[in-house]
Amino acid sequence: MGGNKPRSPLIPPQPLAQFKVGVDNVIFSVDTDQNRLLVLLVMRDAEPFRDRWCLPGTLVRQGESLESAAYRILAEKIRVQNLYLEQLFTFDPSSTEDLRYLSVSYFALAHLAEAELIADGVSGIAWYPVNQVPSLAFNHNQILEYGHRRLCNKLQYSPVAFDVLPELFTLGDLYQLYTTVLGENFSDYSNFRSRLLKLGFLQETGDKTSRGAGRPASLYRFNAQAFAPFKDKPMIFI
Amino acid sequence: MGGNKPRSPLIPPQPLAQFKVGVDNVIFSVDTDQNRLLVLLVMRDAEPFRDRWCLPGTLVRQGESLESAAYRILAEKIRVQNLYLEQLFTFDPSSTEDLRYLSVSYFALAHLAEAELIADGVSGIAWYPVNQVPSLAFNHNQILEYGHRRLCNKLQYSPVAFDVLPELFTLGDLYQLYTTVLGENFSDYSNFRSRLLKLGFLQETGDKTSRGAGRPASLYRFNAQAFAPFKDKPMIFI
DNA sequence: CCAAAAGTGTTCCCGGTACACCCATGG
DNA sequence: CCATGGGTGTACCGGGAACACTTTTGG
Repeated sequence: MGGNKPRSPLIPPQPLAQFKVGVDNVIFSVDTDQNRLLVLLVMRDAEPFRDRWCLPGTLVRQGESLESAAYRILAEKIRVQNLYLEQLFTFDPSSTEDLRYLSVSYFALAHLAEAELIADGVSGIAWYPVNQVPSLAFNHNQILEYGHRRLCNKLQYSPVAFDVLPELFTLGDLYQLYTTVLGENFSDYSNFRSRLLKLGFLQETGDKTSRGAGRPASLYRFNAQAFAPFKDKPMIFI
Repeated sequence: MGGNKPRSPLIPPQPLAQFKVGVDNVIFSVDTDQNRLLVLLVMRDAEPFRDRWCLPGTLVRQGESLESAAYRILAEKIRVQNLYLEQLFTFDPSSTEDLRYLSVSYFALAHLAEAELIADGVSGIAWYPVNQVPSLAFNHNQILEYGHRRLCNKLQYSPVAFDVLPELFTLGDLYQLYTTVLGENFSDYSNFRSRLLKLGFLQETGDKTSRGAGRPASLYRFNAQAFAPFKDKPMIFI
């Protein structure tokens, strides 16, 4: 009483929470044939939520970074060459129990044609059209929804598309990727075309490709150097 | 040999990492007098990094959500009425040790005039102009940088400003907030003005305020209903 | 009456939109 | 020669940028 009150004790008065951390991936892909946006789902083979679909996820192991864990689970499910991966959000589902789980979600975009599914024979794995996904385990519908919004935004102001297209691509390929994700009428093809070409970071290779009927299309290559000035600037493809 | 290989064991073969989780806040504020963007820093009074400035942070306690922890540390440092808070990013600084820490960062924007600093008498606490911050503890310079970018973007396509302005404000107040954060020449005042008014979600109250010399300014109120149609659409104030 | 701040209006120009139209290929 | 997809050009329109100008206060 009247003395100095103890301050900044070394041990905090409240017990700290212990966490296990999970990583959940929202992996998108584009079905260019049927013009659909797909998301990779796996079937749970353990409780809770046994036999429900969910996003591919894993718990983070000792000596493994969050991002490594994201890549690990990804590599267990599909083989891809081209990929874009970024952290989405950290969810905090259960805040009452003693041992808590945190879910750090990642968002990825993969090129379907080059993504080979790895069936492990036990649990199911499948590409689902995003507008037909069933009710998922945990809060995975929420995570998916979140990832979908992010994808739509990213496409408009950042060059993610080129991380997922093959080295050489036609403007038609690019346009189709955009329409499948953003909807049919996001822009006229010819306008999309001229806008992008004017920006000047698409390098014409001179080669052409012929796919069935129709005039052969020029093959382009993304030029990262030429894109550099646009980095972090508010740029809109739309 | 030749038998089925064991699959999906209930206990994963690799030991899982155990985490403690910290929350670090990047709290911005606008000094309208001197036209500076400020960030809240506190002085560390424990190892490591004793006597270095850092972002206000805390470890998450049992029974406390991530967001609660963010609000708690915030409430320990300042008293605010108006505030905007959102999750920034989850950093994974040390991936080698046995007991690992995760840092979930939050980003906040507070109204300076209404934000009263709480000096606890022990450690320092201060608003620093963002372009004059010293070298901080941990990776906090990186987090700050990240938060700063987010702030600049958010201002341009979302109505965060109104979460941080008082109920009634003048267009000058709003303009000043934007110029301080985005730089002096982000837009002409009169253009900023007409663009915003045309959008229609600023309600003129009819009242006016007179601050020193000059013509009195009309007081406006943000109308959330009228803003609703712009939600999630690519809107640009610039 | 002058400085300072709020508010209005006008002009110019770039860039997006909506088309119509030409080109090259397979069948 | 026609369907199919690639590629080019043009005319219109809205909105942003820059800037001049008016209005209302305090000193």
